[in-house]
Amino acid sequence: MQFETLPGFREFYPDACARRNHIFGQWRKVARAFNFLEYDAPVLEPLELYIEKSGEEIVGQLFNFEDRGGRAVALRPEMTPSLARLVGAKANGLKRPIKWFNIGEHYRYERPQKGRLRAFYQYNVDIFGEAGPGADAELIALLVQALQAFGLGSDDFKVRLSDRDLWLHMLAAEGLDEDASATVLGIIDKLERMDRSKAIERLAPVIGDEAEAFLGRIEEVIAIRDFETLTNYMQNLASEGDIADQIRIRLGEWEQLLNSLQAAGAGEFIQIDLGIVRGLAYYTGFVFEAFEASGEGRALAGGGRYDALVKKLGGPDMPAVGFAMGDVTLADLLESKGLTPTYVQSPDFIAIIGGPEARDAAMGDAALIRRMGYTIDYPLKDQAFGKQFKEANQKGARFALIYGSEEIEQGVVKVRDFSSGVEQMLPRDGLEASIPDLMQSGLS
RNA sequence: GUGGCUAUAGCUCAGUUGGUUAGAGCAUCGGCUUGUGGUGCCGAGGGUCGCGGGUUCGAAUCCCGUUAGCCACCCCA
Repeated sequence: MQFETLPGFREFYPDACARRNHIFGQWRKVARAFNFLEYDAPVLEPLELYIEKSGEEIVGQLFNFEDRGGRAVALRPEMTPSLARLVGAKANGLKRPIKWFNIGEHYRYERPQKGRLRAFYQYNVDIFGEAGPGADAELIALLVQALQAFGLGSDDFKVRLSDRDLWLHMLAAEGLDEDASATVLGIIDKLERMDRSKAIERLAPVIGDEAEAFLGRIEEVIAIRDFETLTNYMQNLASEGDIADQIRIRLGEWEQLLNSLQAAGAGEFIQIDLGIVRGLAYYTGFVFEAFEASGEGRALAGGGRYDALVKKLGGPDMPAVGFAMGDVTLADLLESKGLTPTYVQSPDFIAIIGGPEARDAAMGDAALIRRMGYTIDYPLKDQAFGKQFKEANQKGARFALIYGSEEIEQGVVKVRDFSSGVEQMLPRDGLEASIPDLMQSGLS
C-alpha cells in the first residue's frame, strides 16, 4: 500500500527544508532586530474561538472535527485569535508595548491553487498596547525590512497603505451611518474585481439613485496616490464641524506615519492606495498590504489595526496592530526572481578510513571534533580509498582526514585540504589545539 | 463548491493508425586489485503505464468513472 500526502500538504525533502528554513531564518532575524519576542500557541484550538472572531461561515474553510472528549476543535487557520487570547489573559502583567512574533504552520480546508495550499507557514507580527501611529510605523517598517532581507527591492514589491478610519469619516461626511458604511467598505474591497455596473447595483440599496455619482467619487479617492492630493480632497469634503475636525486629526496621524516610514528608509516602498480596505470587518484603522510590484501583483502580506478584537475575544480593551505573511507566495516570488540561494549542507571533514583499527581511531577523533562543534562524516562500512575520496568530494567536504595503517602506527592523521590539494600530518593527540587553526586558515 | 488541462521509473520525458518482453537521459546501487578528487568505463536494481470498469483476439494507446496534480472562478483570516 502506497500512501500519498493529503491534498494541499507538503513534504520537505532536505533541499526544500533548507529553503524553508532560510525563509524562517530571515523572518526571525528581522523580528529580533526590531526586538520582537517569539511566542507560540497550540495548533489545535476550540472551534468556537474562530467562530467568535469570524462568524459561522468560517467553519466551511476549517479542518475541524470532534475530539474523543466530544469537543468541537479545529486546526488553527490563523494565529490572531490565539494571540489575542494569550495577550488578553495576561494583559495587565505584560509590559507595553507588547511586541511579539510567531512563525507557525496553519491549516485551511480550501481547494489548493497557485500560492495557496491547505497547510502553510505564516509569519505573524503584532504590537499590542499602543494606539498611536508609531506602532503602525514600526510594524510597516518591519514588514518592508523583512522582504528586503531576501534581496527584494522597491521594483519587486510595494506596500499599499490605506485607512478604514479615514473612509468612515469620509462616508460620514457623505451622510452614511455605520451600517451603510460597513456595506460600502465591503463593496470597495471588491471593486477591483467587480464590474462597474455590478458595483452600482450593489451600492443602490444603501445610496439610492445617486449610486453612480457616489461611485465616481469613490473611484476618485481610490485613484489618489500622494498625501497632498489626499489632504486637499479631504479638506474640500468637509471644511468645518465635527467631521472636519476628525478628518483633520486623522490626517495629522497620516502625516506622522508617513514621516516615520520615510525616516526609517521605507518611504520608497509605500504607496497610498485607499482601494485597500481588507475584507475583514475587524480592522479599525490603518490597513496595508504588501504585494508584488511586477507580474501577478499577488499579495505577499497583509495587516492593519484591530483595536477592538482583544476585547471581543474576552480580553481587556487593548489597541493592536499586526500583519501576517505566508511562505508560499513569498517562496514563489523569490524563485521567480532568482533569489533562492542554493544551499550546500556539506561537512567540514570527512574521514577516510583504511580498516577496522583505523575506524576506531577515526571515531575517537570524530567524537572530539563533533564536541568542538564541527561537522565530520565518514563511511559507515569499509570501502576502497578511491571511492571514499570520490564521496568526500561529492559531499563537498572541506578537508579529508586520512586514517591509514601508517598514520595509525605513527599516532598521526593526514589532513588534505581539498581546495588547495595540500596535505599535512597532524599528531592525533594535539587535534584539539590544531583543528581551530586548520578551520581558520586551511592548508596552503 | 464550479470549470479547464494533465497523469508512463526517484526526476525530465519518448512510446507509430491499438500489436510480442514498455524505453532513454539524469539519479540510485555495485564493480573497475583497500592510499587520493565531482568527470571515465562496466554492470545492476527500479514501472500493475494513477486507480476501477468497459470496447477489442489484443489497451500505456480508444470510451466511461474515479482519485490526485496544475490552473482559473468562489473565497482569502
